[in-house]
Amino acid sequence: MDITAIKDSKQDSRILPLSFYVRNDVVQISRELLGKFLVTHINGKITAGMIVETEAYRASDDKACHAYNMRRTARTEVMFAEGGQAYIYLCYGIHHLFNVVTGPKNNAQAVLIRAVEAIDNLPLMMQRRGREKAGPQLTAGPGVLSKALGITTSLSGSSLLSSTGNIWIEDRDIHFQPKEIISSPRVGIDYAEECKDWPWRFRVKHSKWTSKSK
DNA sequence: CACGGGATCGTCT
DNA sequence: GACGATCCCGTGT
Repeated sequence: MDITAIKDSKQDSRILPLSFYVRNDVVQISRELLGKFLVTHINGKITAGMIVETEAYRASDDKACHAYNMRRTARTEVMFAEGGQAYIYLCYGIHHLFNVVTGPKNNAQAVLIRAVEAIDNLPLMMQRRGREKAGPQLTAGPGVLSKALGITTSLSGSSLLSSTGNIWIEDRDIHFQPKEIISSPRVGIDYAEECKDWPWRFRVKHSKWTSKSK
C-alpha cells in the first residue's frame, strides 16, 4: 500500500456514509450537517469548507420545497432518489445552489447548504471568487460558496459517498451543542404561505461565516 | 448601515 | 412570458 492509498483510505473513513443520509428526518439531518466539511475535488484540486448554515426542505408538506405536491420534473427528479446525492440548481440565472438529498427513495427531501467557513485551499477559493482577501465574503451565502468550491449544476445527481467522485462530505470530529445552534425561519420563501415561518434554518451561533438574514 | 436595482437564464405555466 | 431557496454595487445617511 503506497502513501496515496493510505491517505485515501483515511479520507474515506471520515466520509459520511449512506446511513447518515437515508434517515427520514431532513430537519434533524440539517442540524447534524453543521460542523461537517463539504469537500470538492475538481480538475485535480481539493477545496473544503466547514458547514455553518443549512436549511431543510421536504416535499410532503412544505410549500417552499421545489418538489412540493409531488412536483416531479427533470430538475427535481434527483430529490426523489435515495439520500446521499447532490441536488444543484440555478437560481436567478446566476447562482448555483447546492443541496444534499436525504431520506429514502421517493421521499423527496433536501438540505440547502447556505454557508461554509473556508478551510482548505484558500488561494484557489479566492481566485474562483475574484477576491484578494480571505474572509466571510468568500463563502458566506449559498451562491458564493458554490463559486468558491467550484460547484456547478453539472454536478447535480453526483453521489456524495466516495472520494473518487467530485464532491463529498466529511466528519472531522467537530460537534456543536444544541445551545450553539440558532434556528430561525428560512430565507427568501415568503411565497410559501403557512410554511414560511417554520424554523428550519440552522446556524452556528458564534460563526462569522453565516449568510446575512433579512 | 439600509435600501434599491440590475444581472441573467433555466424552468414551469 | 414571468419569475426565482441570490449577490454585488451604488447611493444616501
